[in-house]
Amino acid sequence: MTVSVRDVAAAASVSVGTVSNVLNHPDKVAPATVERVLSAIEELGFVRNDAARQLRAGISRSIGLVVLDVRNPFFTEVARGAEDRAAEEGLTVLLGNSGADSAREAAYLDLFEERRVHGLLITPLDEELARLERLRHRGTPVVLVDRQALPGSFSSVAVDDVAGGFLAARHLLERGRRRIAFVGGPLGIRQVSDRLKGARRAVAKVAGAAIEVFPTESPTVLEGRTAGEVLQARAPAERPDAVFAANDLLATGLLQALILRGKLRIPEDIALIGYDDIDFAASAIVPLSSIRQPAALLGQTAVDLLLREASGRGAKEQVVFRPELVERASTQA
Amino acid sequence: MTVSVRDVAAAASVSVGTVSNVLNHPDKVAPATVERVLSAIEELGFVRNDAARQLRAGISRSIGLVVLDVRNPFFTEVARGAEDRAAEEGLTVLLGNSGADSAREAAYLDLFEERRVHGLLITPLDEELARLERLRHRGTPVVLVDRQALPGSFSSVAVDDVAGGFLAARHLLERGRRRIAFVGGPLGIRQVSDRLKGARRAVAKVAGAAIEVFPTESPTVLEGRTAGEVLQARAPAERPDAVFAANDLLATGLLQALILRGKLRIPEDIALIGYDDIDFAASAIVPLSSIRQPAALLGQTAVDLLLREASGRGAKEQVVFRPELVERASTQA
DNA sequence: GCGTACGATTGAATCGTTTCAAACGATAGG
DNA sequence: CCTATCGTTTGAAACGATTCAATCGTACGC
Repeated sequence: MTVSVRDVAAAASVSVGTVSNVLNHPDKVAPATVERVLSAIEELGFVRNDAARQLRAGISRSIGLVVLDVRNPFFTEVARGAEDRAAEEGLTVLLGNSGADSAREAAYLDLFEERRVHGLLITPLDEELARLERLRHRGTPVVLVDRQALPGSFSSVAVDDVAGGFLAARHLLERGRRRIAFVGGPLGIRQVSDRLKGARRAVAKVAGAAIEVFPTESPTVLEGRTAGEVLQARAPAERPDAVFAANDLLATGLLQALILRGKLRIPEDIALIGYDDIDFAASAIVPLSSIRQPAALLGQTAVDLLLREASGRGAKEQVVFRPELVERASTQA
Repeated sequence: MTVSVRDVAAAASVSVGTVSNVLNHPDKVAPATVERVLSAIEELGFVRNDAARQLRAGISRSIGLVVLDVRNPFFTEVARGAEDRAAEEGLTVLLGNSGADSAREAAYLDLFEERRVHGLLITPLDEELARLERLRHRGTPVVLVDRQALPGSFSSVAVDDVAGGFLAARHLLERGRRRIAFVGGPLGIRQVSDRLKGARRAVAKVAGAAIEVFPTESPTVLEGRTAGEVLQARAPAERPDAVFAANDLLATGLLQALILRGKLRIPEDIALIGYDDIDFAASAIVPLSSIRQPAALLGQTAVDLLLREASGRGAKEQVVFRPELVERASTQA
């Protein structure tokens, strides 16, 4: 049914080797022959079989990327950055979404390894680090994304989440707030716990300041709204005067509940700061203060580290970017 | 270097055929043998080579999906719907982003065909329909997504964009608006031109109503902001009293420019309605009226049609969903 | 004790591409 | 006229999993 190099070779009266050379090293073939083979390809509608190619090559032309949540624009940006950089090298990115579920993460790791990916970029869950170690040991380069690796273990690209959490909380404190709510989860996710750790550090420096944690099941708009319902239902005296949301999706949900349901004024009644500075933060009901991370750059850099590791040159490296405070109306006095 | 079935066979003192059977038809192998092979696999760290598998099988376990813009949450939802449905069938979705560029679209089509995908889901550009026809002719099932196909040509899943445009414009007219601005582009994109067509139809039914078109280069937040700058800079007498944005990203950008730069009140000075009803629409600076489309369902249904076509059973079918008006503050009087 | 039937196992053939050592043919130099 | 050289072309081997017809061994019936 399908047309193979063999058919093309016959049609152009050359050997299969020549057809392959036309495809991969046209400079090694006489121009007239190239012409003849090309028109045979055109005529027969020949399409290279990538599986055979890969089998021969022993490795694919793609790299795997496993993220925690594709619905979060932050990860979409990371993916875009990675894709752009990979495309420059003629590589394809296979995108997997773990949804912070270790079974799904494991499934993607298996899939990608069977596909013999060039390498793996992953925002890992703690439970599966051993598996990653094994993977790397079997020869697949691994780069951790949005998560700092221990020196000597993996290469990684991350943004300092402790510093980001600190920035966010300090900003709220500088605005005179003292009763801070932290909304985020699951707390088992490193990004979340680090941001909380940073916030705690800032709060500890200020006398009379306190932080209360509102854990969520996932960092989504819906969970943010749920947390907001709880907050707005409290008596004013019991209510925090500022909220630090672990990401902008949560902050968006919080906004909805606090304003539309609770009829609270932001920032007068309660200040709010998010994390990631996604596109929508600037155009929320109340423009949202946030902590900006260089998402696309994270993706690009991850691919760079991966290629370096794959080529054998260059040792493992842990790159850490610094987050940045973006002030908007939701925290202005 | 890498471990093959041959190595496993040797380690377990069986033939390669038996190893393969353990992997694919364990019921055909004696339990004790299964056990032995499995522990050899474990011990050697054997990982199946998917390329070899595919080569033999002649087809991959994945389907290709090409969308216009991954940064648009609408398409993210479509992709999620498709992935969920595909996963149930043990299939993987390869995601490609054409960015409304026909060269990139063509590149993905080539890539996916070389990968011998099970089938292709695509939001096509007009220029490349002939190529799709050839692809289908060579044996790859194709389903158009978010675009209605001509009966007899392709299967397709779409939402009636003309109806959606009509709904949006009629809603603005019912709110008493008469000078409608349509912001969207490129106008060569079918979704955009259909929505405009529907809007024109609604406007034509109302005496004294007019529509003015503000074309954009792409349907992004940034372009929306640019269009908003133009609108807000106009003298009040020259300014439209309502805007219909071709999608919610544009609407988001418009909001930013109209409110933050133009100091205009929405909807008092100018009403605004978007399209897609993405998550953020409800939590925009002014909660955004929009036209809702069943995005995830679109993706699921597309996979269903694809599988049906691939199995040979069932003819080509054009499914059309109806869009739905969602009223929020941005158009309330 | 012999033949049969059945479950388990074998291993050569196959998928389609790429590689590379060898063969080929034409040209130039001695 | 022979040989060396250079640019082209050749075709068999290899990649690794799967398939399937053939073989093996055992248990059972007669």
